[in-house]
Amino acid sequence: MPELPDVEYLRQYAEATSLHRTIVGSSLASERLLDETSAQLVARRLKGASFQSARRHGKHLFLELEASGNDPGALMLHFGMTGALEYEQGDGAPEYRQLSIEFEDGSSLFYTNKRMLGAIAIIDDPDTYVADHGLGPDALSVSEETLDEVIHGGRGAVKSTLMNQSRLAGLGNIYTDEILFHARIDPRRPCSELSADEVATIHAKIRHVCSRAIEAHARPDRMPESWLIRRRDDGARCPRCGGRVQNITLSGRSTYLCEGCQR
DNA sequence: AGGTATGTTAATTG
DNA sequence: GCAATTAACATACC
Repeated sequence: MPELPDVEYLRQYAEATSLHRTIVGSSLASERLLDETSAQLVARRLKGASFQSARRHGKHLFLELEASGNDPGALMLHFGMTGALEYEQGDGAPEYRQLSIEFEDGSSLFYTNKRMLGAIAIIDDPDTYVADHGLGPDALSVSEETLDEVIHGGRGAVKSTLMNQSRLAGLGNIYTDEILFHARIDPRRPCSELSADEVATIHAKIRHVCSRAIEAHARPDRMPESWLIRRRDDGARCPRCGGRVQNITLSGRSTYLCEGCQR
């Protein structure tokens, strides 16, 4: 699931369910997802605090803490390929939960993760975290000028550059394919040969695809039939030209495209 | 049984 | 030394 649209939806979900509630306790199923953070620190910083705001950069979610101290920091969550959030009013507890956060009124927020690829950390400041981890600008707020620098700074295939989190944060395998399909650009095209017009098109399609996907709550079944995400099957009909969707491997990732309409 | 999967990253290659 | 590609990671699912 979690690429930019998924994480943005999770951000909105956390914002709608979990802000300004006093945390009475938390529990961690294992320490394996912790990133430079001890289990004791998670418990200590969460207890008695509340989430003041939910921010996102690329695929990273930051739940900023509000506590009595001056520098409460934030809970950072990365969802890997199978992470999610679930808020429960009653005592239901979802499967695969890794972090459980209980609020004063008995409701809980659960971070779940089936495949244990992801990360949980207590950090001081999201901006510092983003800078220290070398993340590129967020794909949804990047300017066309900066995107031009990102693309023309890459040497390989345009898809690889768009997916490189240190160059541009937020796009993953599924949505990069979708964006390039909408832009009618072959994902294998070298960055160096893309024109300024093509960069402008990619910029517009990043915004279009991501915002529509967020509106669909990142659920493919709620996205238009005309989208590639609905046809990620080798040999499926291209919704635009009726040609065949094909599956290739690019930079080690499974890539779907239509050679009939992507150049 | 084996291949595949939205993630990152260490190791390897260019 | 840098950037790009590959292999490995952990687990569920078909």
